[in-house]
Amino acid sequence: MTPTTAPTDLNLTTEKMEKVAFILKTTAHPTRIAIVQLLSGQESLSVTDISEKLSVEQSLLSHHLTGMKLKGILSSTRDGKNIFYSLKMREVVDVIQCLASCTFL
Amino acid sequence: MTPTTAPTDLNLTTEKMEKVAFILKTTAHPTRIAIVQLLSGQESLSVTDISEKLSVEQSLLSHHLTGMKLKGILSSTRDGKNIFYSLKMREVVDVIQCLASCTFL
DNA sequence: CAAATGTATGATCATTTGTTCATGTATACA
DNA sequence: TGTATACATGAACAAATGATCATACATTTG
Repeated sequence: MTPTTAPTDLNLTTEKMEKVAFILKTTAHPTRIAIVQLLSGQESLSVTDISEKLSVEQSLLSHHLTGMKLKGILSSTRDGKNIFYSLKMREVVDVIQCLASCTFL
Repeated sequence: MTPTTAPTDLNLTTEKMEKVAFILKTTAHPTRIAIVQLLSGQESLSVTDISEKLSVEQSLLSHHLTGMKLKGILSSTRDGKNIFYSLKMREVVDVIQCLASCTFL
């Protein structure tokens, strides 16, 4: 009576599919992937740090960061004038890693 | 002199980030995730099969399928009047699986 | 408290994506 | 050969997303 589904089989409810889509959408942008990559190697970075390392203009970056935080991917804390962002949902690193390791990409 | 990066560290070129973003974007939609889920359990399915199982109208589904095929996620072969789609880039199953297993979703 | 620095926000516009509808094309079958 | 079935395609439009700019807010420092 054990289900004989292959290990890669998926069995998601509609709600879960929507949530997964939501996270994927939030991640699916080169700049945002770059942000995740940066933060995967550092505990946290200020907006200025990220802006400089990625050469992305402050305002645009802020929009990306705010969105990613809203959607639960990042978190932030203020320290003086700076706001430090860090990776909250580390699973997205694995997701990106997984795709990035595809030989055909 | 060995780099002391953690196992989850990412190190992608700009080009690779764009490709990953491209695939993520192509996957990031509830209907498309449902398609992947369906095809993760079946070798292949006709458009009508998928349309009925997902209750998605033919034309809209076709647009999704065509796009996913164009972007390399699906493949298709004709058999008589039917066209059978199957999963070409199976990695997307792992990607979805990974996120779906997040307890907080 | 004024000026400087770091970051967020809101309006606006361009682009992309999602949906629908009408129609086109391919195959099978009477 | 004509009709039905299965699927694709293209136009048109709505909605979501991305980028830019101007400006607002918070904190530190003089």
